[in-house]
Amino acid sequence: MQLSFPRQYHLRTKSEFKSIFDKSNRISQKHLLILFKQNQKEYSRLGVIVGKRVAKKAIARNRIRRIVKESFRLNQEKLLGWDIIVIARQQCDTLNKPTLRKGIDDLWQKLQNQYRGCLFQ
RNA sequence: AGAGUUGGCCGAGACAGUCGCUGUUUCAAUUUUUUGAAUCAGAGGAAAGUCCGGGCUCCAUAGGGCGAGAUGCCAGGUAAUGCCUGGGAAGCGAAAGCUUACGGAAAGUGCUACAGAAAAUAAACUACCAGAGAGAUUUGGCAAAGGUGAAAAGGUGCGGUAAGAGCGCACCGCGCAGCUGGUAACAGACGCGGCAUAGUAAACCCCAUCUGGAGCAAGACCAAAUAGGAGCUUAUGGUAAACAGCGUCGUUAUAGCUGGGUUACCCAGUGUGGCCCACACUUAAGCUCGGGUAGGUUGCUUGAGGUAUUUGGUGACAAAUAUCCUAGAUAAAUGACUGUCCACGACAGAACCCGGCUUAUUGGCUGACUCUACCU
Repeated sequence: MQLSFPRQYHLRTKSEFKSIFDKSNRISQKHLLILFKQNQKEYSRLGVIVGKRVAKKAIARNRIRRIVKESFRLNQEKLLGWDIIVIARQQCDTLNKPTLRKGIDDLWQKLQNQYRGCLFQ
């Protein structure tokens, strides 16, 4: 399977985000929070939110966003059929790259374990 | 060699491989449009702060005034500037060089703590000198000496005097007039005046010059659903009259029923309003129209552009010729992993585009100049 992450796999419009915010399940960590919802599609879609309160400098926000996207790209075969929003929490920018990466990977694992049943219904 | 001054350039460190993202071009498939393959391109010197100046877009605008803000030695450069270049003045440094919010204090108002007699309309505390008085003291002259302060009504010297004083003279400073040099700011020498306006305008203020407002979420185009708007068509309350049809033909009276919606009358609510009058509006369905939300397209990158050479200019810069095309995302692309090398990687991410300023920063390369020491 190809591990690509083209434009259609992104969550893009305001209404898409809003529908997930309105009714979704959540898993949280100290530094990250994910909201997710089934989407009746053969692929998953991802949106990343890194607010200015989390990291003041644009380059730090970009760094977090890229690490999350890269992790999603490599793990997407485990996560078919979900719309997911990842929200960075405060002091997320203090983490170095490997720990942040590990944190996200753990979240994917949790999501998979918790809702494995739903996928096969 | 050391110490120092001042310009310029480079800067996701470089190379290779694997996976991934955005766009251009070409080819193939596909109804649009999307997909696939190949190819090329893909953050900065500050992209930052948003502090100035322009372009561009929309709105406003006859002309002028008031107000507000900015700028403030002179000349030049520029699309323009509060920027840059050259020059002047003042200050700092041994020098190279650096710094300067550098118009006006005799238009007016205010402020000048503490100290001091006095901080500016009449200057005078201690002194000094003269007169009066036995004396305490008092009247007058004077601004040299004292002390205070950031600053005390020109400075130094000589003359002069009762004591003194620009009172007089010389030099310095200051002011004024013409002259010379300079485009000018300004400088220079000379002459005259006879000392007058203490400082503060990043205090109000005055003078001169400049400034319309908002910004790419500007603006332009396409445009679903829902609600609302405009127009057209159709349907739509009650009573009476007239009309048409049906119907009855018995008591032969024009009774009753139906239809169209022609005419007249009646009925309620809402809005404007304190109330009356008055005026306007009113229900349903369909079609059409324009505005417009979500969403999409555009603006969007060829430009006061870069590079090289020549010419003009002290320089900022300008002109000519040749040549190059170098990000265009939009919940927002430029990343991850592995290996090798070294200087061991700082500050930091385009969002309409340029010119500046300011701030952040690991380092590297390089030009020019000054001083000190030594050698030749």
